[in-house]
Amino acid sequence: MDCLYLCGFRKNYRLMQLSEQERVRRDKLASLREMGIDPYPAAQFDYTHTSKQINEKFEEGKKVVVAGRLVSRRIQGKASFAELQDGEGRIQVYFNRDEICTGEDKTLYNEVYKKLLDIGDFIGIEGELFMTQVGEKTIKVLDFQLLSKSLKPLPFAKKDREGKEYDAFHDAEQRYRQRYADLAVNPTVREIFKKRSALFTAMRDFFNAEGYMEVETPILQSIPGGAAARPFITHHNALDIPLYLRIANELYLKRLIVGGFDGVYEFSKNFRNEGMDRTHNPEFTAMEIYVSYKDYNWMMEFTENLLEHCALQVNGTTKATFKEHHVDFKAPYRRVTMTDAIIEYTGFDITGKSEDELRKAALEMGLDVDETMGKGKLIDEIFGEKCEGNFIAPTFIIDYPKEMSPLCKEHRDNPDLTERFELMVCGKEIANAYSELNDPIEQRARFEDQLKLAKKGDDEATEFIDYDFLRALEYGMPPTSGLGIGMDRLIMFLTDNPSIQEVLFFPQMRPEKKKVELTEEEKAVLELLKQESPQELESLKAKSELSNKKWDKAIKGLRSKDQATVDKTDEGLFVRLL
RNA sequence: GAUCUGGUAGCUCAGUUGGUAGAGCAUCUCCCUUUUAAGGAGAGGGUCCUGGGUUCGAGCCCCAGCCAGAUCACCA
Repeated sequence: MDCLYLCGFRKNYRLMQLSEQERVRRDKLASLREMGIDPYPAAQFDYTHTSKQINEKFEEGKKVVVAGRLVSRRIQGKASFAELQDGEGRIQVYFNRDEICTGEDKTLYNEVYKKLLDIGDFIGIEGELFMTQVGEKTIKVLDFQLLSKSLKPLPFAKKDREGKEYDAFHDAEQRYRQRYADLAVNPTVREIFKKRSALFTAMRDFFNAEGYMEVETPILQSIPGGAAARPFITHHNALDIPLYLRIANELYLKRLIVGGFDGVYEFSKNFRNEGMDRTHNPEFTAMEIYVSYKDYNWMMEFTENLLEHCALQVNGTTKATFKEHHVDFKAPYRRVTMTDAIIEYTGFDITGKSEDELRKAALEMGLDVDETMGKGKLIDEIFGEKCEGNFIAPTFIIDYPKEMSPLCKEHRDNPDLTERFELMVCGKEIANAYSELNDPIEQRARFEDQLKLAKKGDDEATEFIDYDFLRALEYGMPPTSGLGIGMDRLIMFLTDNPSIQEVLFFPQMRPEKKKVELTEEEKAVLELLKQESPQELESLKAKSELSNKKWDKAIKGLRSKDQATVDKTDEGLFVRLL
């Protein structure tokens, strides 16, 4: 940390507007130091038990050492009950003055515990287990130590016997902006992220058991490929070239298949410079896996087995609830061709239809389509509007139109289609897979088609051709099937969260507006004061040339920010620099 | 991007036709030996999101803006 940063920090600290409670805690901090107690000791603290271990294996009279955050207190004279929260839960602790202070000096209880500790402080406790008269597992404190002082009050909720919460910290904006506080006070939020982690572990285990290898590929790419999306652009100074944050990792994983690996997968942080809403964050996590000598039929079976395994590992059951829907991830899943899906929900058969016929049908369905849309896009529009939302139970939609899928192999039985499937759950796509296109000539032609579409104004078409990827294909890629899964979406389904922000630790937010440290008027007055201090109030006001109202506001502002003060003496009012 | 809803104490929220800013919890002081959302009594605590306007007077009405949430559109 450099000096400039520190200086800036100190300045902010002086200007900080502290609430009464924050000032009280800083005063307590000073008192602790005066007593020779280090509020932020460096030494490790060796605890012997976690709250969970004690709650699960309770033995009356057992000696334990625990550490955690003080989350509630009930003080009654010489005795007090409190709760300690650690990474795994909470445990009640009992402070008794005469147990802690066996001699004459009762300072440790009366002063340190009762007056100088606060809810939110981290403490370490040595004690023994006992059961209270009301049957609560409790640690009788024999000695305790402050491990870290908390200077800002955490909004802990209270829960009554029926489990009803009081004063719960649930303002979404505050929770996302201050996720640390959200996590500290809302145990259900911690559970979501434990499940998220369990999902990644479950997937890794599943792939590793098959012998597939986890890999890493570039995030900074000179050609953002593998998907149709607007990228974030940045610049590399030494090379003096633009670089893009990846929108997908697909083309790099296929290069690795060319290189001879049988199966590779990556949890890929992708970045897309598009709108944000309940289901889209600018950065999100996709899992992509590529397996050689397989096709999309094999991949469907693999996918349903994978998801069954993941659901079971994360929730202990294959059944999941999402909003009003109940779904079961138990394999196998229904498979419906896109053609049949459209017949099912519109009665219209797209087979063999021309572009004009499709457009006419779409218009008759009341869809918003225009002349720039090709066959693929028209079909996608019909499916998206009329069918997609109806697939609640996990369902594979298979055989997509060719135009939509420039990286996918043509269907073995129908040249208008591709060997592609998407997995729909609760009316949303959570997985996408192909028999990968490995014909380099065909791939080049498809890229060129995309380029034409892009030039025609189709903003979904890819406007870059990755010639290095084509070169890789020319060396030969074995038949391969690839699968992509939206990890954020999947964990939303597995934890019944309709908002992506709930399953990301730090969802993107518009930056908090920095409060102006000093207004222009305040700065001007401060400058005058720096030339001479103290100054007679009226003359300073005259020099500042401010109106009554503005002067009043400026001087009050400076006083509240501890920059200046007004002294009343026998000779009059004087403004003094602090 | 459009529409709607919201922004008041550390937290959760009230706030009457526009008339001195409220509650519960938390905090502080005093009293209190095993309680469990809540022991008793008292006290302190506010940029009512920001900036304009109307008005004798604005938390409230009007205008503009900021931030968030929801719905829709766009986008995977």
